[in-house]
Amino acid sequence: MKWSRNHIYTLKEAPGDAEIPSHKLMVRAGLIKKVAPGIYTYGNLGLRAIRKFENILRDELNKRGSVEVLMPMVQPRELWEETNRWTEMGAGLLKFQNRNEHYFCLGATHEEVITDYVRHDIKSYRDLPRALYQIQTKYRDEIRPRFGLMRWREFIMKDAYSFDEDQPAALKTYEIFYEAYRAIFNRLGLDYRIVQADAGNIGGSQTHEFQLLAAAGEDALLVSDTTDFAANVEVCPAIDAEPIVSNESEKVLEKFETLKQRTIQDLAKFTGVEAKFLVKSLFFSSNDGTNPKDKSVKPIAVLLRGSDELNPIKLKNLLGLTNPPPMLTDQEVRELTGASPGSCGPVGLKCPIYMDHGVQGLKNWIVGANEDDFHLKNVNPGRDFQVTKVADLRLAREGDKCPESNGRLKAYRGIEVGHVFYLGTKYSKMMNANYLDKGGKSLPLEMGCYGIGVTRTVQASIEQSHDGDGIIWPKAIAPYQVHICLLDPADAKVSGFAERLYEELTAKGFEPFMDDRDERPGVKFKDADLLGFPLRVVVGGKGLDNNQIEVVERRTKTQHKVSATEVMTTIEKLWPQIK
RNA sequence: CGGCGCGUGGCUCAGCCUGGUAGGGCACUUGCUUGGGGUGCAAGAGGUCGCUGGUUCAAAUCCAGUCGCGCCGACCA
Repeated sequence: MKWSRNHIYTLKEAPGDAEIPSHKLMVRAGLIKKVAPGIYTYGNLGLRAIRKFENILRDELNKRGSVEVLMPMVQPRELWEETNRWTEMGAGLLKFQNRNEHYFCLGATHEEVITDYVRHDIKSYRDLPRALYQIQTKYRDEIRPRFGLMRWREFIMKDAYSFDEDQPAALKTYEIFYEAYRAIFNRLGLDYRIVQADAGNIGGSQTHEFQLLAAAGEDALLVSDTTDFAANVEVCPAIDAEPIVSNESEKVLEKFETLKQRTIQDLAKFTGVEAKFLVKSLFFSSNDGTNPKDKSVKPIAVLLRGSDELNPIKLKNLLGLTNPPPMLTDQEVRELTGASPGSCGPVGLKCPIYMDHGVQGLKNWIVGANEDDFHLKNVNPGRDFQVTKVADLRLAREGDKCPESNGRLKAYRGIEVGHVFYLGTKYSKMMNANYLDKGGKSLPLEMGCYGIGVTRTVQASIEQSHDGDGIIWPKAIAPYQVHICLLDPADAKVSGFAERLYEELTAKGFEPFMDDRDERPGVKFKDADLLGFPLRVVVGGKGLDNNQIEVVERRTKTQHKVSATEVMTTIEKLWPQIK
């Protein structure tokens, strides 16, 4: 490809709304251009990187027995109603009507369509196992698309779905995808972690996320410093590295005035007791809005140590809800407890009380008295109130104990680029996707689903692999491989050499890119750094006259000055070593 | 939906407070110049200052409304 024939317009300045490096670089290098919030046109270079990544996906999936299909983007309401997700997915589904006033939505995910597809065909255990995938544009009507965090409305995703006879077989398929994903991300040569995660409203039980590490990442991860344990903070077990166990004996309950002490920090200062020894009370409605007809507020209280934060996902899972429960409003708290938030506590409450396991070791607590500006001291569960259930409810954090060893957890930020789920029979049961086993018994299909954000992975790659001058493409997805800076395009001798090199590279299977524009050398060097293809060859009059051609590695900026006849062999020698 | 902020040539921004001829830089066109890390000079083309209404002799500027966008939050496979 020659620059003069391509449609590439680099920018010296990044758009005003770009915050993170990958966003700035993608726009500056002309990889993408915004059409509307969260919706982009991919330029030739961006598309080539996407296509290369897609082909890696195809390669790794095809050789493990998955089969590529393509499902529609526009999907009828009826399918989504079978799984209740027409309403459950809420406004995230972009819904509309056609001319006959039939409702449709744009595909945000394809469990419904794929299940519908196979239920008509798979009738027997003889048809199993089966794994189908597609690479396709998804549309999710995100409340707030964030380029900074790579939350697009329209994006390309590879989604795969598996169908098996029973759980052991399904988990075996899960392993195959897990390994395929590992192979895929290894081919990018990037730093990633596989972490335990929450299944979200897609259902299912076993799930892992593939996270590319990057400071701008949206997800907080905790990784063991001794084992390969890693988890999204959403589901990471919270275990104190040094548990607090009080051996005080229970003292007499007392009420005391705490005028205007509303926050835990205030209270810690006022009482001289550290926040980690105080107990705070939070209030939620266990009606998470899943059933729109149920407008009632069913309050619950949650007790945590003052220094800890609630993990809403753990609470959601404990209560068996679809969504994290909403906090009660100040007014609702007052109706429940008789006091404002800040003066509330568990004693005398009529609602269920859930307690984080970190609170267990404390004795003679200080908690709100359910009376404004008063607290109680020497409160003890069992004696002064009843605990409904003790559970791990707090957010894990750096320094907590590793659940699998005596090591500690370390915090990272990650960009979720892949996700594997074991779904079980949730969708097959709801949609009557059954097969007959050997004994002629009708059973629901065991399903798994497996996603990789294609466009997100490309952006995350740049986020992890760039420097002050521009992009450093991982070799596996670089839009082009060898960037020829033709410094004197008007000089027949120089351009002749560049042309021959270009032809020879092409003949040997490389993907060369030639900057043949009538631009000054400085401009070409700056643009070559920005575009970030793995190798650069500088071909100019001076170099040819001295028989010194420069071959530069983009990642390390290492220069190799070689004679004209050695250029090709130098490229061939360097290429395998490049990441 | 709540909080904050921004809408001025293709891009990036100034001007607004204190109303009076619409500007700089990048990019683009032409000429000369330069030619191995974003040359220099000169001459150009390109904008109903988001939109609507109001105040005023006069509005990019002040007021009201409206639309759009961005950030934070809630939400999110």
